[in-house]
Parts: sequence; structure tokens; C-alpha cells
Amino acid sequence: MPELPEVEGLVRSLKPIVTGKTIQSVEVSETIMTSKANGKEAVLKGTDVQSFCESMPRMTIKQIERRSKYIYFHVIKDGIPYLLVSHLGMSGAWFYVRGLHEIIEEKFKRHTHIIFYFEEGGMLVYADIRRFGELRLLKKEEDYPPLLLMAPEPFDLNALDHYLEMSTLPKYENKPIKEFIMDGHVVSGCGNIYATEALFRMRIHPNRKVKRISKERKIQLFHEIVIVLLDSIENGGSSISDYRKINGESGNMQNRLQMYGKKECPVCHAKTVQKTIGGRTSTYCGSCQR
DNA sequence: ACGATTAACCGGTGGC
DNA sequence: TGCCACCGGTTAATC
Repeated sequence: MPELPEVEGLVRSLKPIVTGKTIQSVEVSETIMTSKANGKEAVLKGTDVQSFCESMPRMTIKQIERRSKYIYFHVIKDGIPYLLVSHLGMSGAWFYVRGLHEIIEEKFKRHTHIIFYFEEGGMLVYADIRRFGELRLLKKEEDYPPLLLMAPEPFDLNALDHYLEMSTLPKYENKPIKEFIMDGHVVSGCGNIYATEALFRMRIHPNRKVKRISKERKIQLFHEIVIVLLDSIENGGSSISDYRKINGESGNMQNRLQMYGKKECPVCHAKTVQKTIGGRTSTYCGSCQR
């Protein structure tokens, strides 16, 4: 599953390749067309296939940025700016290739859903096995309000204060800390993998209630989240199940994880505990984490 | 009015 | 081999 570091890596590698390129045409898979025809919001959100395909040609990509786990493609057509927003969901991936045969892994190739053909040659391909991802064309960010409610970027100066403020709200103070830090309105881009790692590094039990953690420890935990995210960015992200880089390669962070997906605690060697917290599978050490 | 729960979007994976 | 429950990031709708 792509989380913040994986999306960051993707944006960094896409940037030099597709910035300045102009979309010539769009191709949408039969699967998506059928779903959309049946009234579903599969991948292409807030639009029908036809108007999307008519809108995209002549769009020039001016800039690409990551915002939380979203990719923002800033595009322009006829002097008018638009924002193409992409979220990879559980299993989305972007590939830049000259032809589909360059996508090696069958399970991605089989689930190719959107292809942007560039005037300059080459194509930007969106593949998504489970189709939980989304693509949304906006005039501006404000046109899709949930984007405005996202927590600040974790590396922004105000991110810590925002998180501390949220932690004292009635809505959050009785929640398990893991659910709290994985909430995109609290911390941007911290999914299951990195929440699990940060909590383990802090030796905090994922089920501990937010209000039962001192301000000092909450601050330390936030720093630990930032550290593990940065460490992962440096190491090319975690390739667990369906994440791939745009050249199809895997990242390396999965080899540096201490708790996520582990059977045994690396510190005390006790068997790890697997339990659902806040609706998500959680792994932790029942004796080291309190 | 707010918070909590549920449904929606899906197919790979693993257990039996 | 075959079936089927399970899993999950995020929002929208409903309770």
C-alpha cells in the first residue's frame, strides 16, 4: 500500500519525466467504462468517462506535487489552470513507458485503467488492481472540500501544533493513539505501516487512549513519525504487496521495518500481537509497548 | 449538531 | 482444486 514516502518517491521520479509534456489523448479501460456505465464511481471521480476524455487532450503538465498521499498534477489548457488529483488507494501505480509491454508485472498490466498519450511520445499509465484509487479533475483545490481538511504536511512547521490541538478535542481524546495518528485530518500521510513503526519505536501501545499520553510523549511520537517517514523516503519506500516505483522496481524500506508484519518482537523476541484497532489490523509487542 | 457506524469502491490472498 | 471470507484508504450517507 502506498503511503506518504511511496507517493513522494513517485512524484520525485515522475517530475523530470512528465513536466512540460502535453496530453494528446486518453484511453480508459473497458472495466472502468462498464463500472461507470453502471453508475459506479470507479477510479474516475466526479465525472463521466466521456467528458473526462474530452477534457484532457491539450492539457500541459506544469508541475507535480505530493500533498499527503495525493498527487497533484497542475495542468493548463488554453491558458486555464486545472488540478488533476490522483490517489493510489490500496493498489494504484503510475508507470511512464513507451509501450504497455514495458509493464512487466502481469497483475499491473492486466489492470491498466487510464492511459495518457503524450504529444511528445511516451505514455503515462495508471494501473490499479483493486480500483480503490481515484482520479479527479478540478478547476481548483477548493472544488473538492475534503482536500482542504487534510492535516498540514508532516514536515511543515505548523504540523506539530495542529496535531497537538487535535489531540485535546473531545472527538479524539478517547480514541486509541494508533487510530488518531492514522487519521488524515490529524497527521498527513501516516498509514498503517508507519504508524505501527512509530508506535513501536516509542514503545507506546497502539490501543492507549490519546488523553493517557503526556504532551511530552505526544511530541516525541510526532517526531518519531516524521523520522520514520523521512527514513522511508530516503530508502525508496516500502514495497509491501502492491507498491511499485514508476520503473516497476520495489523500494527498500520494507527491509528496515521493525514491527510491521513481524511475527516476533526484535527487542524481547516475544510473539507479536495482531489485533484490530480502529478497524485496522495492528501489530505490536504486548510486552514492550505500553 | 455532532459523533459513530455503515456502505461504497474491488480482487489478491490465504485458510479450509 | 475451489470456494469464500478477509483486508483496506478515504469519503459519503445514514443512524
